Amino acid sequence: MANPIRVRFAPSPTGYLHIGSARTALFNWLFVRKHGGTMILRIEDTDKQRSTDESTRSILEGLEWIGIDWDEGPYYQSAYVDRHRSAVEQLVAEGKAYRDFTPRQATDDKTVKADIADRARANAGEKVRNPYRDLDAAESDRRAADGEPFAVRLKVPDEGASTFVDTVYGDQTVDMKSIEDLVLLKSDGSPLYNLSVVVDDIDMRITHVIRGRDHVSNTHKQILIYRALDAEPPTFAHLPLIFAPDRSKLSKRKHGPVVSLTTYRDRGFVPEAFRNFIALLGWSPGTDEEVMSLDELIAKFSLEGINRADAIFNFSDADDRTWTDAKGLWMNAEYLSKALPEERILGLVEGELRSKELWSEEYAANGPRHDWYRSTVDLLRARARTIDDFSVNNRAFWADDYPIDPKAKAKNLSDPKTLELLAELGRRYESLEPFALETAESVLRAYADEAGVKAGVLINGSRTVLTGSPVGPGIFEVMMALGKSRTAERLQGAAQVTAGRESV
RNA sequence: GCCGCUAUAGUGUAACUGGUUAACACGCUGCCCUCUCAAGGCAGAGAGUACGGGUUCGAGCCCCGUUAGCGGUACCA
Repeated sequence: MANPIRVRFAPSPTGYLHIGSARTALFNWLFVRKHGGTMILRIEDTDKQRSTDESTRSILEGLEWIGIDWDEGPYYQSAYVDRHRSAVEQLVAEGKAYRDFTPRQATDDKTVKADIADRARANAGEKVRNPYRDLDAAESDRRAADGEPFAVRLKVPDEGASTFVDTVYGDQTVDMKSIEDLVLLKSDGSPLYNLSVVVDDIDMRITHVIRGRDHVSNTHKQILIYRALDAEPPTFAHLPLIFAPDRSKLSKRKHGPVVSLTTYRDRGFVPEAFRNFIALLGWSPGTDEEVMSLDELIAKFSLEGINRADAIFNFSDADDRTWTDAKGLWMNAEYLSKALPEERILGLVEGELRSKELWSEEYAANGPRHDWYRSTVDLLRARARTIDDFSVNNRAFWADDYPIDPKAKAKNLSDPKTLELLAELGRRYESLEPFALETAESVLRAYADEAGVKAGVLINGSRTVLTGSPVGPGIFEVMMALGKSRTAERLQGAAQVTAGRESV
């Protein structure tokens, strides 16, 4: 028999997949992959106003990018509204829910919070009893049959308390008095979130609900619905939230693309690294380990290791170097430079080069320059922070039309004499045999002596001419990667190479 | 307003059933290497655990209160 554990990730398609949802999905996934069981994807698209196919696509893409798959679905919640409605009818028939004929009041999205507080203050904290709660069943049926519009509410007990054990937060108790008779079905006949979720979770035989802690108060209501439906509630585990540096909720409107997963894909993040990074937002294996492979994450993951305090996703839009959380950037660099197996990074760089039209089939696994490609990637990966570093900062390794950093030029090539020296160095390299790490270095140093300049002048000048950049790997390694002819040519043409090619 | 949750360096997290000087990582600063660096190596600063009480030989861990932040309180999801 199959493992009975069944979890679901249930995003609503009202925007792209953001960091918080991605982490929720990841935790569900790690949990089910660790214990065995079934991962279900359910798109909660009942809000027709805000749901879009584009959002659904973007969410699926995001999940795929970060390596989360699912065993069932995607199911679309809107397909089950009939089920939701019939569950409500059943509850009404059983007297567990009732029709509320109070005329619908228009709600304004912008002022709901204030309205709620005002109404609560007016009621002085007392639960107001709905006048239709005890309406005679026959009369209720008659008025409904007459076509009078109504909403359906659940009969919440007047006395007692609602209690459940949250795997992360422990015992959760709330007085029934603080839960009002929640609406199950709107007067236009559409079911409400709490009802739909419960019916679907029952039908899909969900055993563990892992979601953000903004749902804890919903959980009390949902458990009441489970009970009313004679179903056993699943195990609940709520997750701390992820905030922006100002402790506000991460949102597209306020924080822009930094919260979207696709941004990370498009800006050169390695999915393994990003996944590793967000796994650590609110969870820890209890040890010092941070860089963990997928298998390690699965092996070490546990709901008990989840921290209860909300986490801050620490980015700053003021500085481009910290456009996203510095630790995420570090994690990515860690994967690019060390953690990724060679085959994987070769593939990632290939994708990057292809997208910039810098790829050559000669670099392919069976191509003549595959060894060169491999050693070049190996040389460059130590300094890479994002995948596009390979094509942007290191364009000179793949093409001849690389830009020259103006600051590097000003610093290393301001003296016209240097350009002449570099040209001569290029000529000497042209006839150098063999062109190797040691010989290239000794030729350069000897020539520096001869010319009466410090070796650093030729070294830094060479780096600027050869790569256009003020920084990079050891210069002789760069020369070996470029090869004799390209090195010699670029140096000989130092003046032309660096003329009018300043980048910003 | 009411209900609930949380509180350990700037950030992410540790600290076994209360037990040395509160640890690790990112970030920051400095030094070293050296041909440069956003690479590598080393070192350092930075919290006395939100605040106030209490229990205890001993409290970041337990209890009470306060404060702050957050979540919820909808015919939103």
